[in-house]
Amino acid sequence: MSTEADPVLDELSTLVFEMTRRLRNDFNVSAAELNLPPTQALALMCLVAPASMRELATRLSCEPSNVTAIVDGLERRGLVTRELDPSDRRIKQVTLTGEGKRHRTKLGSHNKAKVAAVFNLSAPDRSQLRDLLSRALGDSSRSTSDSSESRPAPQ
Amino acid sequence: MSTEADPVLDELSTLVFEMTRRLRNDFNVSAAELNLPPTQALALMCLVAPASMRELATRLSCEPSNVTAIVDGLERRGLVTRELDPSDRRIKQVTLTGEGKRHRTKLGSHNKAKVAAVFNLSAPDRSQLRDLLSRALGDSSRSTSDSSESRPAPQ
DNA sequence: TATTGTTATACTCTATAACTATA
DNA sequence: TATAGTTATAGAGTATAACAATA
Repeated sequence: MSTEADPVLDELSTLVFEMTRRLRNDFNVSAAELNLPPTQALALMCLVAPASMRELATRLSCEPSNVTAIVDGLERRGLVTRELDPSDRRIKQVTLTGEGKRHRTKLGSHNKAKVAAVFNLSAPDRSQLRDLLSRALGDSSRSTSDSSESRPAPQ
Repeated sequence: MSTEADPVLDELSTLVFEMTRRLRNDFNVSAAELNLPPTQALALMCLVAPASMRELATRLSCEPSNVTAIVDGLERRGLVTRELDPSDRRIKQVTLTGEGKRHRTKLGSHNKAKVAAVFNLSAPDRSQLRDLLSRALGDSSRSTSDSSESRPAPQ
């Protein structure tokens, strides 16, 4: 699906998409190994520190309305608790249980080897790759961060 | 959502995910500028050369059943034609019309500047980034390419 | 009046299974 | 019988809008 000029840009896009495809697929496999749906596994990884429902939505980059079902699932599995904040009883603090922490650690270690395999490079090369990616993204100071992405009607 | 050890791997994952997020969002914006839904725009880019429905499904990495609606949309917009292959009348050849070619070119050029902004590096740095990514992926010779990704029931 | 969380709902994307028409 | 394309359908993911409880 290349356009025409600047083949390097096309290659870069393809390579980055392919990396993401592998990383996401590997993560989903790791999640399945713990019998967790991807979204719940993702939320688990976001809960290093406790968070309100809204804060968790921010960490997951999704709407707060969607967090309810995700946390429902984690709660049913006994991996998190939902506790009312005494100082503001509108807020629910979502916190990992002991079992939740164990699951989170397992998920992380299950996935680590797979991530290392995707970035199959020497330590210096990995650092250089990180620096290049970081510079590319960091220096771009773009406004595209907002995802106000108008969709046309599917004709 | 970092685990614990090897912070470079965590950073690499984060950076790659962020790049993909921007690339995809930019592409969708480019598609919207031409009043095209993302999937139709993606199919348009895949049709440099004509393809059967099944071949197009392969290029899009999706099931053939989903291609029908995508090509329906492109056909309604007058961007592609569906023609029976005379030598095997089961097969339908999907081909860009003149307008389809113009749309495809426009889409590519609309998106090119955005891609360049995401990979905001000098030409040598871009080449080096491509080499590193390519080596990381290419040398990994992994079996993860199959996406037989078992999903647990969402409890 | 504003905010947190929830519910109901809708839309996109993608997968599976059953069907048809050709081979 | 096998294959190309289609249809119907279902599920995951994510978005918006309306609502109750609390501030």
